[in-house]
Amino acid sequence: MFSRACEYGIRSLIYITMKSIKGERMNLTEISQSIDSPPAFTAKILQKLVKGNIVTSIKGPNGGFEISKEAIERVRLSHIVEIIDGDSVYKSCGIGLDECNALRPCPLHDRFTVVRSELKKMLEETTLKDLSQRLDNGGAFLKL
Amino acid sequence: MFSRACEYGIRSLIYITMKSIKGERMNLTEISQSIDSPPAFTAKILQKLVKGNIVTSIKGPNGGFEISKEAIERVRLSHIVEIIDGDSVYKSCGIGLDECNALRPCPLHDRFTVVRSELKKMLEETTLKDLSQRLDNGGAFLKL
DNA sequence: ATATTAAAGGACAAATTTGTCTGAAAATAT
DNA sequence: ATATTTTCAGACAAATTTGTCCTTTAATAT
Repeated sequence: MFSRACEYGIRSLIYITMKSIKGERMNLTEISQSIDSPPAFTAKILQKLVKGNIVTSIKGPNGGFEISKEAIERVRLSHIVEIIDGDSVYKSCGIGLDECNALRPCPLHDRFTVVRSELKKMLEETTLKDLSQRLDNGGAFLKL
Repeated sequence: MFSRACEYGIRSLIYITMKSIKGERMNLTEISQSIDSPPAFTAKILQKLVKGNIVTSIKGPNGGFEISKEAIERVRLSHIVEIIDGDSVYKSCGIGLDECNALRPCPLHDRFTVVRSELKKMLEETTLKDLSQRLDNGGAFLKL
């Protein structure tokens, strides 16, 4: 569904959010250990998220990544997915036709559009706050 | 969403179905020209679909691929996707966690499951007959 | 029987995605 | 000022997916 990079990105952000709520920062080592991902690859993804104004990074001792209270409520999964995977999730045809659209639909178009708009809606409605709250109140987990 | 191989597979099958309804066969050259795909790669995909009992292949002059009336009504997109892409679409966690399940869900689990079961339902309900009918009655298109 | 047609199968090649390494830049602490 | 810590940036490497090529197998037509 999403690329591996995107999965790492979302998981990283959930942890950074948890820490930021407590007023703490998280560095690359902590992040990649928490989400069990390759550090250097994760660094690349975080760089994209910094450029995309999702997280801020601080260099030097006690540096790391943090996310503002404002961003925790503002940022939706749709933003993260778009930064990392682009907009293909939203616009591409289910069977890979470039010219497929509502006026000239492929045979799967109508049914596929229904499902995809459900996905789109879910991604646009889900904030980092939503996800971190689930972890916080014990309703969800990220590690075994 | 689906792999390129899977997209080619579905598109191939729609054409083969259209032909088979008319009692005609379609060979690899015709198929790959129709769906604008690399012939040799498409051949690999068709071999999988033959092994998966979706289409039958006939060698020699006037050979090619055909699909039985029975299969046209029986085969669903879910079968095709499973043969080519495996079952990852159905069972994998939205953010890539192996251990994620209803008892120990990731923070996205509940929302993701809703969307994915919509997708699953759509794939299980859509037959090759459904798709070919849309082409036949002019309600849909596969080529420009 | 032989030549021809078309799928099957396997080895190889290109492209993309995933992942690594090394050094530079920036911030802090001493 | 210097050493240390941490992110940033770019080149490189491995793995996966996509795509190609060539030989074999099977069926048909002559």
